[in-house]
Amino acid sequence: MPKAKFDLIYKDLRRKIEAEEYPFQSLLPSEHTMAAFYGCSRNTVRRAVSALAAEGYVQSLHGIGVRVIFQPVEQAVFTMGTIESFQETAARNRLNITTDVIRFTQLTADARISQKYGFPAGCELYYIQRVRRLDGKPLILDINMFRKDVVKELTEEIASGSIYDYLEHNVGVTIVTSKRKFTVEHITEIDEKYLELNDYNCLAVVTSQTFDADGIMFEYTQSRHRPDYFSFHDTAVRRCPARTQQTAEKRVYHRGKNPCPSINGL
Amino acid sequence: MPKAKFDLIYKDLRRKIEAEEYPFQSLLPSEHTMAAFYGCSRNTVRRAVSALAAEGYVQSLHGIGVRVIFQPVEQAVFTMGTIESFQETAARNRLNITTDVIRFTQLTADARISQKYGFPAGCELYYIQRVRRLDGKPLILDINMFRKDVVKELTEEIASGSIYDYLEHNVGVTIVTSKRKFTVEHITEIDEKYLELNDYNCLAVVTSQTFDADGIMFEYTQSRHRPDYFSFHDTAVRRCPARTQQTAEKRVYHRGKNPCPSINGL
DNA sequence: GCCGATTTGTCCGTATGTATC
DNA sequence: CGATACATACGGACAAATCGG
Repeated sequence: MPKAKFDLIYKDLRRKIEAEEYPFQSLLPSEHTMAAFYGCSRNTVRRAVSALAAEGYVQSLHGIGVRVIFQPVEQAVFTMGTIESFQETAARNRLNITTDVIRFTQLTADARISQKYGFPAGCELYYIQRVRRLDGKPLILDINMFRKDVVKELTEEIASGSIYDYLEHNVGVTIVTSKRKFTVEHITEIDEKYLELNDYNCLAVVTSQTFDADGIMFEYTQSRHRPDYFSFHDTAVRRCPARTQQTAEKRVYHRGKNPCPSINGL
Repeated sequence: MPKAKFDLIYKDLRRKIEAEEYPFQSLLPSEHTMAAFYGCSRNTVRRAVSALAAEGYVQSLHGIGVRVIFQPVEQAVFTMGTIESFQETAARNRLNITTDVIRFTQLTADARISQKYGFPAGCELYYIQRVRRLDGKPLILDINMFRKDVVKELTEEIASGSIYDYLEHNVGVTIVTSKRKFTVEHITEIDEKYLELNDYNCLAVVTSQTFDADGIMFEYTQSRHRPDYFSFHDTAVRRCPARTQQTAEKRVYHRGKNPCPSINGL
């Protein structure tokens, strides 16, 4: 659990921004002011601010200040900006989810599997297929492969709940980094069998490789999402501060009460 | 252009990792060692390392070191980890791209547009539709809306090239933050007319809002991608250091020459 | 199990540079 | 020009985790 000072400041600022205590387009207090307020160094404030910037809450403007660019948005079901399990996502949105395990076997990585999924050859794996339902509706077909030497004992019962939860609390595996690839693919027979696809002939596919605290890739997962319940959000920041020519006329929003030209919702 | 010291170190390390001078699963030299090597403080090295970690090149392990988790991967056309225009992506992949402007008009934001896209009501906008081709094949249908008061004069000729390039070099607009949403949607008549969709009845849709250095949202874009040429990559890092119980037996890979169990390609 | 060396994590104070106004 | 604000960098201190003896 992070109880670091910068994290507390980050969370406090985020809360205030989400509560629109610092509204859209306003400037945060200066780093110096915040350092005094929180009783810390400017470095620590800066760290909190960069975390906010990385997640699209604010934008640092050289010589100006830190502008809030967060706008309350219609809550999508899947945010996916962080590593979050289906269970966690569902809980965060107060949804009623269930899981059907449709296949639970083991296999050994041969040359083809090793090549395709990145596990070492000869590696013992669990192979699991599950259907994730939300209020009964089948939304996701999950295909998981776990390294047996890392996740140890895994049962069908555990797979019917949250495998991640089990791994973190009972096995002591710590999920650290996850690499994901997002594509759109044609449906297969198994998709058609288990998901109610209506007239969609494609679905959203997220494949991910997950690494534990030892840097071992212990999981390969393919999540096949029904298009109508899928959305993925992202914030990108250009790594190239400025060179602000300010050719355009001034569009100024000062610290304090801003005019903030009636930007309706979004 | 960033010529900061941490950025040079970041780029040097990234190059060495991509060249597999620091191979998959090995540890980087310690931060202290690198600080001495690059003639800088440990903080500066740490900044470079965190940038690498954020992009999935390495993983910092408390008390151990910094492990390389980069594996050379089959090059997808669209990486999209950063803000990058179609032109830039194409150039990076040495591809021959062309653009057809199929619509170029202006409009004023009414209540509906304001509500739906987040522009202030009454705002003057350019509305542009373009087909992006790669070696002649139509891959993307772009629908752009730009705030006229920010981008000033825009012509069909400019739109047939890179609008971003024009904005950054001629108007002095600096693109800073971009929020994106990714979904899969049914095709429309216009998609069918301009893209060669074969038997796909869906496509990958990226909608984005782009902010300039003044925190003004000056662009709303919807990019409709042919599924077979689209892929999106992402790296997520869990903000929660460890609690490494190490229940599993030791899986140790030491600094220096590692055994590195034959992880074939990926 | 303990201790000490190594390594990363957090934080501070300060100095200097650069951009805005 | 000076005041303010963010950007970069340094050096140091201490904490926490790991690993070997």
